[in-house]
Amino acid sequence: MKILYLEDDIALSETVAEFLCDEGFEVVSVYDGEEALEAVFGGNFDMLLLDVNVPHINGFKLLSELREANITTPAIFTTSLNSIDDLSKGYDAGADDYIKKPFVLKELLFRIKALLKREFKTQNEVTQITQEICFNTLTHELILHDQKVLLHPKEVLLLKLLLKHKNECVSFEEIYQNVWSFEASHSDMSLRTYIKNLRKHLGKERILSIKKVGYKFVQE
Amino acid sequence: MKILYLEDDIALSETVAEFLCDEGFEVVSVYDGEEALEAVFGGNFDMLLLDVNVPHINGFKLLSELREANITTPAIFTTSLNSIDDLSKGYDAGADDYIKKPFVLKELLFRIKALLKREFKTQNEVTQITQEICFNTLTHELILHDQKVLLHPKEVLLLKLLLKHKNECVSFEEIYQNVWSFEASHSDMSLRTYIKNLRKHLGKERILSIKKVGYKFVQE
DNA sequence: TCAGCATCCACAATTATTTCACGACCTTAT
DNA sequence: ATAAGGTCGTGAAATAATTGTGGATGCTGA
Repeated sequence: MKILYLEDDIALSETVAEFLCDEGFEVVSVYDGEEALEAVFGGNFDMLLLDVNVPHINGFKLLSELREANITTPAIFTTSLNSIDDLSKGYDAGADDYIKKPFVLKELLFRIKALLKREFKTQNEVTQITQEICFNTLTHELILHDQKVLLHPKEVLLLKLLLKHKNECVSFEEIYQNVWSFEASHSDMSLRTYIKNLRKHLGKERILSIKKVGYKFVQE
Repeated sequence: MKILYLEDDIALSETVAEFLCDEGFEVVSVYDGEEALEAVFGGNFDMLLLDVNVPHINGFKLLSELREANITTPAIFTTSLNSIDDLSKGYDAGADDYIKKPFVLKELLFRIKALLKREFKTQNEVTQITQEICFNTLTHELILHDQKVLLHPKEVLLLKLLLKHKNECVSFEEIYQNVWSFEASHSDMSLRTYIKNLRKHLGKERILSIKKVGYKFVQE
């Protein structure tokens, strides 16, 4: 799980980042709003951890802009702005949780885990896809009864996205956003090829296409 | 939105319940763990708001049992047990948020809203059309008592339009604009075919034709 | 150069949309 | 009353659009 961490207090940033790394997260630290913005559009994050009072673009404004751009990555504010008014601003900006400084590291961890759990439903390191197929989100391996298949990076992103929305339709739009981030070119040919490859492993009936809308992963 | 509220302090319970009602939630108050358990299995709740120290079954145990029984309704603890150890128990039990007493009513509101927003964002939108028929606007599925029918894209546009104007007549003109956008060709033949197909699924009496004017969806 | 990986192409398969021919029904003018 | 002319409904068939597929091509970094 990849977390973007925006915090301009270097000492705090290092402490927290180290703690989260030890807990098995991949942490990308940035130190001002502009950096954060770039990072989000560049990399593919599972969660945003944001301080508010940082240089260039403050955390509230940053998240507002991201939500405006249809980026729905779960976000938590960590800030010493503890008035009810600030809390209000945070939630208005599109936050999912709001942790008041100073905080205990463990509390941060619990809240991150709770949010990820709900976001990714049952998905942890190894998810059972069907009776015979498991998927290890860490090693990017698909385990089919006895064989192991290593998926390509974009196949992984696509599969994760589809799995996140089990039995729900995921629109082309959303797929392009999540898998191709914000690269200009997202041809439908490539997407079709990836779907083709995933189906080759999972079975045709697992991924349903909804014409003119998107794809849907169907749990048996 | 229907919330189950478990709190044995009657004064607090009333204050909070009234506040949430004013905010548009439907609140069902219970005062001990057993009551809560029964209520959850009886009613259909969108959220659980739980105190921990209550008679019969404490909040942690209650939620653990519910999660064990595969009930995934979002849950928030509100408690004065503020140690990191209690927090840990709460999240272990399967909580999504943990609010320390005393809390400001508005903070409770923000947290409830944030959780519900994320919970319902991913869920499919299903609208009840009649007693027996539902329509999933995301996957384009019509759910008739036990069968599922996948509608074609233009059938979906047409149905959505008709549903938007339940019991009102929608003119041909309006239909062409909405379903055929601004394509040059919009023959009445196609429209008739789509109406025909929709009626096949919904029943003839659901879509009434108004001669020379348009069509009308009739709610029974 | 040679692995990976990502993308692209041409054609096949599948599905969606439109068209057609004909029948039912209503309205109106003689 | 009834024939003519219009509007709408219907099943089947033709046409058009979207999606699937095998394999080829291109790119990038050790």
